[in-house]
Amino acid sequence: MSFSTKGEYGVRLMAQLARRFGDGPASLTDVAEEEGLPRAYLEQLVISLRDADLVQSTRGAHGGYELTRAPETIVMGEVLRALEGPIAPMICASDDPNHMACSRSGHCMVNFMWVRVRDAIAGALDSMTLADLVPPAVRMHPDFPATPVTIAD
Amino acid sequence: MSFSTKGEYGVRLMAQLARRFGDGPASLTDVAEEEGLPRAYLEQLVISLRDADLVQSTRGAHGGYELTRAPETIVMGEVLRALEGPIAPMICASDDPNHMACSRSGHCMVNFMWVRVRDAIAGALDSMTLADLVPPAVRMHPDFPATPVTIAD
DNA sequence: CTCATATCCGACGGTTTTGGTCGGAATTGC
DNA sequence: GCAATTCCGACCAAAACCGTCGGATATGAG
Repeated sequence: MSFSTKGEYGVRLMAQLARRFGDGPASLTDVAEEEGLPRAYLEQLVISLRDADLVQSTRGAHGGYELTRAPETIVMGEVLRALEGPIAPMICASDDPNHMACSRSGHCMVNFMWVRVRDAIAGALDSMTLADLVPPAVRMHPDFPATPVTIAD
Repeated sequence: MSFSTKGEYGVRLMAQLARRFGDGPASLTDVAEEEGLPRAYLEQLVISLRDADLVQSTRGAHGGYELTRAPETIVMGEVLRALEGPIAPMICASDDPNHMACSRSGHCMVNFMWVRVRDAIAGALDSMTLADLVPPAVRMHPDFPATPVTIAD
């Protein structure tokens, strides 16, 4: 009944990047310091986020990471899935609709329950975006809310 | 983003007890065999369930465990909480409304997200009872549905 | 060119949790 | 007394988790 700290740290990292959105790449050193998290560990986490195309990296001096899309367009479900894999409270309750894994006689309705729980979690997560985690007051770039949600591919 | 097998096994154990409700105590040996689970391990789990007053035990020969209340009155939230502790997707999101644990400057809205997720899980869990997991066809005792939800005392 | 700053990447290690076993004591019906 | 059970604590192996370390690579600035 819990997410790993991988999830927590990753979300905090993303929240920082959302806050700095529009200011160019932010180094992990900065983020780690401000958030009070171990930099070396964030390095690991951010790889998953990059592989999921949620952030993009710029190498070399003055490099760092930045969001690939506006915070308003990034739902938290994406973030958590990138960090922790598919949302399945139980192995038995993966995203496959014809699960059939539970071969117990036929009185095994427990699977049904896990699916309901999974949908509840996914629903909650997908109803929030990164922007919801960043109060407008602490945004770095004032122009940022002006950016309409036109994701020019 | 997952429950432990403690949760899964415990729920299946409870489902079995629900199925046999009204037949007197059921031994763990029986349940374990029918469900294909290690008996010695179930012994551990059932202790939590007993401490939470969800099942009661009868020691000695022909003893075993049985539900203390009718399956319809036992919500799954209770079961999971008994097995896995409080439902908190993150340490930060415990049941205390004035959490204040997150002392990060003030731009830390992430906590808010975990609370939403927790509520979603709890909501889903508390909207189902043990009886929902047991199709009427496989009930052991036909009288069982006749028992109205009058929890005497 | 050199240097400082970054990402990138694989390996490693320690602690904790998980999933489960074992042996035996206590209890009770027959 | 005997067999069936709960009860309980100790123990254990494997995996996951959290995090470190060292170094390779890339790049902008002076």
